[in-house]
Amino acid sequence: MIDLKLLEKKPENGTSYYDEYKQGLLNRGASLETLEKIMTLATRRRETMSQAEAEKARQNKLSAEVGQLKREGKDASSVLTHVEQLKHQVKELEAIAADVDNEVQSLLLVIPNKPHASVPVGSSEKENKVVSAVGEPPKFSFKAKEHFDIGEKLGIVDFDRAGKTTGARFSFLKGAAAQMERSLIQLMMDVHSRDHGYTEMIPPFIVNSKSLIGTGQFPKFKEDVFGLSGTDYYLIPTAEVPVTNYYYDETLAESDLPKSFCAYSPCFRSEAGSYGKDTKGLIRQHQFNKVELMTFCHPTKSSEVHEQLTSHAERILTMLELPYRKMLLCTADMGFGAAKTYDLEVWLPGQNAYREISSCSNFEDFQARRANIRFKPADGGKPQFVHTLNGSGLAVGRTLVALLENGQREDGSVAIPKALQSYMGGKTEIR
RNA sequence: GGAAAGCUGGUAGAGCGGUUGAAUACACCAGUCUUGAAAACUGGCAGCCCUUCGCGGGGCUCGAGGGUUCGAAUCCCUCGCUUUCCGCCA
Repeated sequence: MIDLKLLEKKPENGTSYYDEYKQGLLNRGASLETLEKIMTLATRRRETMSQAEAEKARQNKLSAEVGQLKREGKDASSVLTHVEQLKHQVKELEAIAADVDNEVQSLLLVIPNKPHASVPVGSSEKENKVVSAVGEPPKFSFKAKEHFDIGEKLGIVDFDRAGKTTGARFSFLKGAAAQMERSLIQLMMDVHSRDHGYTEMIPPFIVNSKSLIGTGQFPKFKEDVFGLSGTDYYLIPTAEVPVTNYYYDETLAESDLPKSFCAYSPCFRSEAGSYGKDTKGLIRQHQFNKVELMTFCHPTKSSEVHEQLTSHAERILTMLELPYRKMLLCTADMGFGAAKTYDLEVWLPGQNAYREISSCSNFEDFQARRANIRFKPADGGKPQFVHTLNGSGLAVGRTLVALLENGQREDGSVAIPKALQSYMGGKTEIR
């Protein structure tokens, strides 16, 4: 959420937060309509609030007088009739003020975060910047297959039967694929908790709507998540939701920061609006596993933490000997709540392309303001919003895809990278 | 699923429908004292919002939302959560 106070702040030396934010919206390719509506309503909000509060103050004063008179055993009836009239007037004014305020608040929930100054301005994903490329795409003496061909031939992934039990975009992993998926989760959780200092977490896989508002999925992207009918429960689209909302409505001590968690969870996405995209294989499923990295930190530290967190995700790719590149997303390609995002894209020989396997974002105070997560400065100042960051470390299903495609051999078998072998009972290949 | 009890500031814990945004204790911060620390003493200590250049003034918040009342932490309703008991279950 954007700070309404900042938006309304008068320009200083010719520039204002409002102007910067407006430019940010334009850079994202977003419309200014909602912002303009907010600004108009904000003025009305202040007017109606002041008026209602002034009348309420009069009422409170008179009510106190009634109490005083009654205690003294005096007659309060004249004050009483007066305040009785006021009561209805106050009620009306308060209702109007509340309406306007609610409208402003709900509009504030649907405008995106302001891009960080270091984010390249662009109009499509084509303008994302390659920050670095690590590892060499493997050369094959045969035509590289896609993971679903490899997996089905080995009998370790089954989409058809998942179609029977459930529907499209679901799958069974069997045998070595199931074992590899499980081993990957284990490896990622081990590395992040042991080497990178994250506290392991297994969150609830179901959350309420409040949490989804907190992290920014709601109200705007409601159709992207699965809800449980007749309840206020939703399947999590990412562990980011429960983990970020872990500190919902809390004020931490400055000395508590940073707080870092690595969380394993399955993720559920309706994939509304992605008809026809990646319809085959494991790339885009309604359910997938992910290990998520999440940090709550001091506002002055978030840029630094963002770099670290991204490097932690990269570490898994290098351990697994997977070629990848690190992209800095341009303004047009960033998610709703992000101020800055790095995507890690893994090389998929079967697709002859780099595909996203991790997305690491700095949300600054956007989510913290929504979820009201603050810290009390050590110097005794007012509580401030923390900064939140998260990134996939990594998307497990897509990691399996990458391992199958990069490790494939002409005879249909698949090599297992060294780092994973001990997790798979010493297996060096799948055949 | 059924029954009962509860939900108050960082924590514990008071609170007759009328100066109670809230006693008290602990924690915390600052100061005095001390070579230093502890102890003792003194003072401070909720957040959000409106208004003001500032001092300040005002509104809201005692799980959430409604209601009764001139006035609600206190009475009523709905919901949520916690705890205990019963049932069921991994």
